[in-house]
Amino acid sequence: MTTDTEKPDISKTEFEVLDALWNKFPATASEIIQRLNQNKTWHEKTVKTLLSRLVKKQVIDFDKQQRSYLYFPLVERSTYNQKESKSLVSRLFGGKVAPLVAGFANSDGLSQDDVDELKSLIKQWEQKND
Amino acid sequence: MTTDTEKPDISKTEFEVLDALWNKFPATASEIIQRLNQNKTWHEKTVKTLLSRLVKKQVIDFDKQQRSYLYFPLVERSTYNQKESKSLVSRLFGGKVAPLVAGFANSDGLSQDDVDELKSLIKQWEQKND
DNA sequence: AAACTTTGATTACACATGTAATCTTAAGTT
DNA sequence: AACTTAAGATTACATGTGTAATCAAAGTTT
Repeated sequence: MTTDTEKPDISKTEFEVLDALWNKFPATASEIIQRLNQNKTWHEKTVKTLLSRLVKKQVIDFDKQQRSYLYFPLVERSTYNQKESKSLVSRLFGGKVAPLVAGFANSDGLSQDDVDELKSLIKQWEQKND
Repeated sequence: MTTDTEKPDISKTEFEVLDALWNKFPATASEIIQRLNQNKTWHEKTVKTLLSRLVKKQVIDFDKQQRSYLYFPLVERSTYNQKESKSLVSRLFGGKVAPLVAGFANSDGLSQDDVDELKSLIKQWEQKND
């Protein structure tokens, strides 16, 4: 039995396709291609390749709809975001999120809205953990 | 004249080498290899290759010291961290840092220290931008 | 039914990346 | 001076990634 503890990375371009799918699913390849081509110009074949690779990596899957496929994600956006954030914060900031926010606070990055949201988050956190 | 607007990415393994160098520089290849091998086991040749690639990408450089080289970074850790953070927050959270912090707030991630630091950051920010 | 079209599957191909081994040359040893 | 090391340079090679083109089959059109 192959324990298969390997989790292949999602590449940059693959991510863009996945992102388009997350926006609304299930979706056919053509739909996804249309969404993507509002921003960038990828050849139809390129997107199809990326979809196949995502399927092979078990990041997305599809149901057979007549001729074409209906794709849907197997990974939730929030889960993915969570893991990526954690990973970056751990690699770059020793696991502490505050230094990342500090970076935004200097060099521009923080808006009044951000600050309001952060304050509200903190309030909630303190309610819970206290 | 080639305007050379290309900035090659720093790969995962290259980053680990750069990280070791940032910890104390200038440093010889042997020193860097020693630092890295406290955590992982990379062949000496592998690390040398990664150092060469970082030099070629103009991420680090060296001064010739007798036989061996003294390497030093050309990019500051804080600058790198800044860019990577911005990039991730923009790709995953539409450029807003609060949702990232929210992710930490749910699913474990936030410590009392983090919260204290965040509050202090916010206080400072409000002092400035008000 | 024959031809055309559209969909996914398969193949392609250059450059990047992970992981070294081999080559060359200067420096230290005997 | 000849021999052995050790440092960086060059080469290697499988797998991943970006970016498609070609192939095969099912559906649509005339």
